[in-house]
Amino acid sequence: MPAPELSSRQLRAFTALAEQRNFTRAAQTCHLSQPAFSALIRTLEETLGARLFDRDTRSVQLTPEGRLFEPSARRLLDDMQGAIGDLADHAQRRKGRVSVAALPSLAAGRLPAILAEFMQAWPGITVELHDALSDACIAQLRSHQADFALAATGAGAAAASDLRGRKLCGDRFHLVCRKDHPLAGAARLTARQLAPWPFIQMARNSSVRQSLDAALHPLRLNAVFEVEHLATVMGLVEAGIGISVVPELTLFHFQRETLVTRPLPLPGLTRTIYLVQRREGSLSVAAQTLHDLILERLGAPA
Amino acid sequence: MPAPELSSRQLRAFTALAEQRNFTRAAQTCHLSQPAFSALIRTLEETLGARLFDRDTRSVQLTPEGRLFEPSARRLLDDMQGAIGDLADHAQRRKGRVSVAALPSLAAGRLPAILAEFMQAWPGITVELHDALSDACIAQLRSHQADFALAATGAGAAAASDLRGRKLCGDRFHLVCRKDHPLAGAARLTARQLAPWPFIQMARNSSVRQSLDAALHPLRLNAVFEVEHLATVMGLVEAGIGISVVPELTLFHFQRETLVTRPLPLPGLTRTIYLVQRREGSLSVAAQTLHDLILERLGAPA
DNA sequence: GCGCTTTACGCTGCGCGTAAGTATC
DNA sequence: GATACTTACGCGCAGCGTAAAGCGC
Repeated sequence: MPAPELSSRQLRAFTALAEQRNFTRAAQTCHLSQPAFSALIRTLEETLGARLFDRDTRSVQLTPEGRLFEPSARRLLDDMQGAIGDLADHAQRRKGRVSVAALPSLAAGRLPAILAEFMQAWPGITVELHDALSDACIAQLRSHQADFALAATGAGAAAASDLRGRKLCGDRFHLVCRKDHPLAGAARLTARQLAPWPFIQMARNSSVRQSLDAALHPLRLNAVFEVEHLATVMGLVEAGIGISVVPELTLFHFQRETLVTRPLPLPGLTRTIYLVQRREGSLSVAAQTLHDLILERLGAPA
Repeated sequence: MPAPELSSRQLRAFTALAEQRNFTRAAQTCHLSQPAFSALIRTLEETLGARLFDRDTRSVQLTPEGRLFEPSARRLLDDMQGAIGDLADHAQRRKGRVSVAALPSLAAGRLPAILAEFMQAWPGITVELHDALSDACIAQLRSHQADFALAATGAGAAAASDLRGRKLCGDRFHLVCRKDHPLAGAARLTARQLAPWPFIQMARNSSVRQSLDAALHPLRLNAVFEVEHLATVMGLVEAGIGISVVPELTLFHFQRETLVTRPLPLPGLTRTIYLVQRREGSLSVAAQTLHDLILERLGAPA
């Protein structure tokens, strides 16, 4: 035999009749006319090659083979219901999991409020957040540890053939220095003005540093420190050790009485934030929903 | 939603496409035209309320939701196949179980050859044999420990409303005595002739005894022993302690040099063997097959 | 332009409901 | 004769195949 066909309707009809032991009532349960229901049972019996019910006009009951089949039928129906239900839960966002990789600045700055909103809207969906530098974000995306990533163009990955990035927003750089620093009150700020001052750099693999290097090249800064974290930058600046230049999205680190932040309106001195995903393979419903929410909340209309 | 429909065809189409990742090939696998196959997948996706495949013209692959559904679909198909296969095995007698309750005389005498034949023909079917007196046979039948029973009419159960018995064969009684006993050579045998001699009785609850009592009533025998087993009767008779009268089917106990067995052509002195089953509920395929074989091998055309 | 999926469309037949038939109590 | 399953029958629509049309490379 090539392949026995079996449908959930037949299974439901079978269990209904096994319970009711009466064609007329079981037919009503299945919303069928009694003859149609009868035919359904007959077809099932023919398909399975076994008589499942003994029916003399007065009584209907399972044959030994029918009794054998009954638990299987019920389990099949339950499993079907389970599989369908589970899928529906995911499709309707009652269940799910999203994993986002994001730059530390976004992960600490603007993402939390968005994630909170998302989690409140879809409480059944588990959200995972990986805060990592751009390269690590992209790596996690490639290795399927993240569904999508919020990273800077510096990674150079947006153009890679296996990934697909869309611009989320630009992120202009600001000078940060102490309130008592001469640049805090300077009339106009230019790149040349910054160069002499002791400068706190970020590590070379940070997108902040990469954007900065690219924009200021070939200008050389007077780097006195090279650190990993923006919080450290803040501490060093606050201590009067130097100045720094950081993107707008990181300014929350520097909102202090003792410090001043000033936009640097230099052409090209902008970091671009990308929303990156794998080119092959769509996002899960849950991931797509968070993706769209982030796009809506962070996306620049430009 | 009232009840999501799902058929094995849809599940097979789904797994085929998940494997092949190509509509055209998957359609061939399912013996469908490609557009028909396409529609089948679309219907499935609509039924489940979730997109299962990403298809741009160049490539087809599972969505995250599709990947979620895939193991469920495979398991459902396997379970279906298993349930159908198991049922078919029973219907085609590759598997099964029959339980027969039979009188000791039949269980030891004529049944074994029939059971051997049955077991050889259907090696996958397990046979259970309960040798018990008529009453116990009927009790096992009622309690579903036996599928059917070979018992004597003496149980009075053949007429019971919950049982259905059909006559299998009559079983005429024979005198058994030592070769040197006067009756061994008597010209004609009558009931009265037997009465004086020391007589070995079977227990009152045996069908042999019940048939005998009923046929000879009101004649009183000279009972000297009342034992449970025919083998004991044989021993006692062989020892010269007495004579006895037993049904033909038990004569294999008495086929000995020292003994003589003689038909007793007395009217009414016949035990009837019935093939009894429950009135409600049919026999399993396996049980019906053995039932029919027994009927064929033991049944009297009369 | 080629390969693959989707849409269009006519057709067959499965499966439905209504109504008549049959068997059992 | 009442009840409940089966058979008969006409009909609509789901689902098929063929053919034509998008759509990415």
